[in-house]
Amino acid sequence: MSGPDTIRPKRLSRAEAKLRTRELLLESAARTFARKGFGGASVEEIAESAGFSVGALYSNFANKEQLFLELMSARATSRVTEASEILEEGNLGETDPLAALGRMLADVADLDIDFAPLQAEFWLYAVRNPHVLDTVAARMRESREALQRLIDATSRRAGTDLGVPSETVATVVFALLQGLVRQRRLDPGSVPPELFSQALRWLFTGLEESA
Amino acid sequence: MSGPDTIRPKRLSRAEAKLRTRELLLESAARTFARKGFGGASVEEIAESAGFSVGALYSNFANKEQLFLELMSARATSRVTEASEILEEGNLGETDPLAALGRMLADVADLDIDFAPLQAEFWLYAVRNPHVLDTVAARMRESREALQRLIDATSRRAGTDLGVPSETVATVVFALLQGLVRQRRLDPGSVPPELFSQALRWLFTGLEESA
DNA sequence: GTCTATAAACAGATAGAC
DNA sequence: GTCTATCTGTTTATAGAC
Repeated sequence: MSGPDTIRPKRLSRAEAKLRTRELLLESAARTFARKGFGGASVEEIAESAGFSVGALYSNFANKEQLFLELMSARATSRVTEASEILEEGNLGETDPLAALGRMLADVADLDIDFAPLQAEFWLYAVRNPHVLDTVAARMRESREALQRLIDATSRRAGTDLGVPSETVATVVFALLQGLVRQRRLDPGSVPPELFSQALRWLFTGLEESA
Repeated sequence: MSGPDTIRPKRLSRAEAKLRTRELLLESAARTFARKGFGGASVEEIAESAGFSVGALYSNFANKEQLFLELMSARATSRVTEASEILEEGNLGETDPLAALGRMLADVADLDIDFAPLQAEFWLYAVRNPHVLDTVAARMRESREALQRLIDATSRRAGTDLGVPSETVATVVFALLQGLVRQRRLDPGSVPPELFSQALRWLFTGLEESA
């Protein structure tokens, strides 16, 4: 009768091992789908890049599509939400939140090279497959809401009234930043890191003006 | 010795017929790549959707990739350039160019359902294949320049100084509009048609303010 | 739970008929 | 110049060994 791992807590239980396998496969899937696309990535490639065989993959996921969908649900927009939360908590009053947000986005564009392609792949899958469109749209809304909270907090602190629902503002800011990240990937010279915060500043100046 | 088609001008010469075949194949490729992606679209599907067989396709294009690249070169950004030119010529002083541009973009998002997915597919291909990145970036620059000319003309007419190079402004406007078009595809309710021109107005108000 | 081996379907690309 | 038939490699997915 082997009890719980009291002697060697490092050894993983079967359930933990399987969860870890899933985790590794999802990470590998993110990399591979980002670099090759849904159609271009093979399940064998994904499995081997994670250090497993196809069998292990199919023991954890029903098929290629379900693996993709699960990955999408897990991190469709997690990075943005994450970022917004960091800004929300970390910069309560100290530095310029717009500048911080801009810097961070430029970093995402440059350092997390799989992020934008993966987002694009998710978006494409959503617009091509009506039955998952609502799910992706909902995830996107979560990110937008995170951004919206940040905008609310910032304008409240500054004592300014934007004159329009912050939901609308968040939508525009979200679109702007996403567009700039993509353009920077294509032609870094045309989108210097400062442009992110600069563009935001123009937008908010205009908003306050028209309030 | 058969001379030129003097009797029945409707009959196409072999060269014309081949050109027409290429044209039809490219159109079909645009539809199919937009709906299924590069990896998901099969050459057979593309050929048959155009009313031809695979043989005809391979007689006109070296392979699937070259077909895709040729399509990309042909219309990577033609729609935007087109649109800018229409606005540039058509609205010399009459209506609000910002409102017209916004309306048009909303229409593109709603009516030309293959446009945005195809753009996304091109972008993905470019960031995944370094050897075509410069080509796509160059095409994108052409569109940006068209937009820039429109902005220049508009601000000149209005007698305002933007305070920043119009190249920079065009980059930001371009990113903003692209982001809104994509977001509208995902969740039309969050991006009403008026938002396109409204967002542009905020941006330009802020720009003029900071000049 | 994961691996190896394999089945079954499909893709891209070519050759020869017309 | 286009079509039909086919070759070849690769893909997804499964079955059975460990």
